[in-house]
Amino acid sequence: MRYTRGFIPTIKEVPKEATNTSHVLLLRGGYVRQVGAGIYELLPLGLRVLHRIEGIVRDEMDRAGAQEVLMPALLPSEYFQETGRWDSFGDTLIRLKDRKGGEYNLGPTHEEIITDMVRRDVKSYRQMPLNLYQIQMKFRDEPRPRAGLLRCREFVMKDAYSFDIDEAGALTSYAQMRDAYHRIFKRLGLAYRIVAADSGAMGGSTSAEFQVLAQSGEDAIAACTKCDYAANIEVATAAFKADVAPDAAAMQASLKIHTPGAGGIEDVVKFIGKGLTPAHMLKSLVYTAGLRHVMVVVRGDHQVHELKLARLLKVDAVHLASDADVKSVTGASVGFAGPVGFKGDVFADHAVANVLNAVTGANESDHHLTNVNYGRDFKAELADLRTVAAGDACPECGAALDLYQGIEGGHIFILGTHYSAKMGATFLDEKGAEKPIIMGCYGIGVSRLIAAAIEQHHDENGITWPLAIAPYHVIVTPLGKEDAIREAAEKVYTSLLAAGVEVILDDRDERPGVKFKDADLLGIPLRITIGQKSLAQGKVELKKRTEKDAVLVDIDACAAAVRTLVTEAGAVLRGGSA
RNA sequence: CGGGGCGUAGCGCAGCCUGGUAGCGCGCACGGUUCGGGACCGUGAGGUCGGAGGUUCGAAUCCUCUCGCCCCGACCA
Repeated sequence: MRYTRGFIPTIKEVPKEATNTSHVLLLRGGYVRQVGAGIYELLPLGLRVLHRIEGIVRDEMDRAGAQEVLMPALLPSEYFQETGRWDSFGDTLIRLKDRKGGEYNLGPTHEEIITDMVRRDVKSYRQMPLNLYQIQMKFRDEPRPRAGLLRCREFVMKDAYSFDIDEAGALTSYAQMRDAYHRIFKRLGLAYRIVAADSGAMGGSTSAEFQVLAQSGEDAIAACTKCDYAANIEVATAAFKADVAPDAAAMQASLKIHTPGAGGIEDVVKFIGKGLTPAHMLKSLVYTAGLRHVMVVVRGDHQVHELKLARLLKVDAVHLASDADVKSVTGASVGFAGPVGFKGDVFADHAVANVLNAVTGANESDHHLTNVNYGRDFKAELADLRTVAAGDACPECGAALDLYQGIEGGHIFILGTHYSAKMGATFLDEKGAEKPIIMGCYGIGVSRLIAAAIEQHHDENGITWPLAIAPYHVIVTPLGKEDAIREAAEKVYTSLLAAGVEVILDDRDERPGVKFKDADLLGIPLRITIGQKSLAQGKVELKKRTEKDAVLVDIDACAAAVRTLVTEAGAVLRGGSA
């Protein structure tokens, strides 16, 4: 394409609404424009990148035996009502009415529709396994859209749905999708980790997330520095010593001490001194879960993970009890609660059981107890209740865990019969028995990956696209208006087109600096610069976006050289197949 | 939903406190000089100051309401 014919409105100044890197560069590079909060339009370059990503996803989905379908975005309310999600989805569901007053919603995800599609025509075990996928817009009224393409109200998503006759078949489908996802993320050129995940409200069991590593990620993940263990912080656990309870002989007599005004862990450590560390204290918190209050005990240097607590208590959410409730339940003001003598349910993190002669609140204002030991002085239900921290021991191998930020790029999980049972999607097995179909669901946030890729691939001058998803592979930059330069540029451009690579010719009447700045901002992986000096020797400069220096190449050989680089990177050639 | 910030030319901003006929930089158009990392000089076009109502002789500026956008938090299949 010729730059002068293109619609690539780059901007020098940083748009004020953009705060994170990918958002800034997408706007500055003329890839996207904002239409409303969480609503964007893709300009030609942005759409090309989206198509590149979609192409890789389609290729791998098809290779894994899935077939593409297109589902409606406008859904009659009966579908979501059938599974109860018309209500449970809440305000996130975008609802509308037609002229006759009929109720509809825009699809935030399509389990109901695909299940309906399948239940109409799949009646026999012979018709499975089956895997259908879609790549299309999904709509969610996010409470807070943000960060450009990373969290939108309207976004392109790939969702695949598998249908199997039994658990084993579903696990096979799941494994195939997992393998396909590994190929996809590798081909996209992204650094990622597959992590254990919470299956959330989708009603699933086995599940994993594909997290694209990036500073700006919304998700925290814990990954082992030695083995393959990696998990979303929502489910990550640290190894604990279950059978190394403190030696009873080492336990000392418990004493009540006066600690006026020293409520928090740090206050007590400072007050008592004498080498006391937070790890030798027990933090006791009162939580409200539904109608009841419970006490949760973790080591002083640990944090309670409320989601884990909520799961343990089988409630949607828990929150810290009010000061008044704490007082009425423990008899002491906030900061002096403790498990010893507490009348009520006590839940403690595993690590609590290992602390010898701990210090904790006495359930009496301005007082603490010393030498408190689990088992001897109090009992509690032990569970994994804390947030994993960097340096904790890996539950698989014991090595140190490290914490990363990640952007959820994909999520795969087995749904089981959650939808099929509710919607009567059943089949007859070989014995003629009617059974619900076992389903799985596999999503990739396609438009989000455009931004995720930039979060990972950029420098101070702009984007540095991996070849596989760049809008163009190479940009030809002639310097000067002399006939010889112009003719050489045309010749190179034509030869690149003939070689099947995606090329953009910067034929603008601009000074070199402007062309270089724009080329860097756009992030085109390869640049061929045609200047007077090298051209006199029959050569042009070939430079990688990520490298500082260019190499001189014979003008007649540059197309082949570019083609080789593109092919080696696994990028798709014009009209070619992967 | 709670807290904070911002809406003035295509973009980034000043002007507002202390009312008096709207300005700067970039970009854009034209002319000239330049030409290997966002050139320079000159000329010019472009704004119902987010919207509605109010106060006033007079409102970008003061008051009320409203809409939109951004950030932090809650939330996030």
